[in-house]
Amino acid sequence: MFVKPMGILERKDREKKKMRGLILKTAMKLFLEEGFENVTVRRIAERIEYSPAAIYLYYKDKDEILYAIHEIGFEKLYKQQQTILSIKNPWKRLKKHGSNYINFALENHEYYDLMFIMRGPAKKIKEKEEWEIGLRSFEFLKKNINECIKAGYLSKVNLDVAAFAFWSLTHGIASRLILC
Amino acid sequence: MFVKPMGILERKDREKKKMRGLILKTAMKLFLEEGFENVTVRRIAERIEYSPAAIYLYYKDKDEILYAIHEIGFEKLYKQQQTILSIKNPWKRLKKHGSNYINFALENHEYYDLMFIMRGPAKKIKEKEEWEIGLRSFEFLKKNINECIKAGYLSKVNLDVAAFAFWSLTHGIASRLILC
DNA sequence: TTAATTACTGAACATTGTTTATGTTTGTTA
DNA sequence: TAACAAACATAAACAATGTTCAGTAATTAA
Repeated sequence: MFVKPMGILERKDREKKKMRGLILKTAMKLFLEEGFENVTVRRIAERIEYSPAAIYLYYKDKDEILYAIHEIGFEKLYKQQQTILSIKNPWKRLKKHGSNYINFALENHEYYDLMFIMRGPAKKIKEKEEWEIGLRSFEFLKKNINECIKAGYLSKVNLDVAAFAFWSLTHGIASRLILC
Repeated sequence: MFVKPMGILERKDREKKKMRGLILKTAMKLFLEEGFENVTVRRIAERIEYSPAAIYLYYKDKDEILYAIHEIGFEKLYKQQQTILSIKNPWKRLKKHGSNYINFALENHEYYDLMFIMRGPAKKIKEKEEWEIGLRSFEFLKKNINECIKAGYLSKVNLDVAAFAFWSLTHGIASRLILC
């Protein structure tokens, strides 16, 4: 019996990932430029110089590409939020947290739509039960708010309620800024 | 030369309006049940027992039906908001204003999506420059907030900023409640 | 009754997402 | 090497979509 040479399997794996990455990158670019609904699988395929059918060998359907982008969006948001850790004053940090969030929404507003506003992906997320990535950002916010409470900047408020209201406010501002 | 008998023209006009109403009502019902994107022109036509092409004699395209619903949604919201006028205390009234808004969003959340969350119609609105109906509700909010300020419930805040923040907060809460 | 206007439709068009039957390249085994 | 298997990729087709248009039926006018 033969042992399969690892090099080949690894290369295949690499190539598969590369292909998925290529599709994703191309789809992202198109989605950001023209919005999810206005991009066809055919156009993505054309860009990467493959047949439309090839896409379906790497992603189950069009929605799954969107879902992958969704994950990337949350990753971006989380990374951007981490930058405020250098601010020592909890209150200043929380304010920066909010303005950062709004800036993120404005600068990546197509991402933002995909993440929070459009209903389409929301369905997908519930099915998949993979909201952890989104929740991570919310936990980070709660941590920041908690430190504001401990430092006496917010008096006698329930942590969850405060976090919910804070996110709602920033999200509301962002949505209104995007839509108007 | 003959003068056209008015009765016939009036009847025709009535019938035209009736037909538009029938299409709208049917489309609304379907949109509310299944979402704009999942309803086809063919299904609307089928429901009213006309050919798909007939729809296009009364509405330019599918989006225009959505736009008409959009207007109705704002009308509903505005009417519902008016009910708080009976509350004399400005602060209580403002709080009711907010909870009403959230209730409206939850109870008519498909409407609400069409009005604020989905991007599709937003494009349409900008083209048409008919945001007046939406703005009317915002003006009403500003009036309420202004009276809170005058009555000393809100100290030293800019009216527009306060109104903006208030709507953002309620909108944010509503959006999050709908999406989660 | 005939002509003109209006209301409507059937059939078709161009696109969409997706699947399937088929070929083609690459890897494995003898 | 030759023969077989697996992976990869595609062309072609499918079903469904929004929309249009030539033509038909119904209504109104002369």
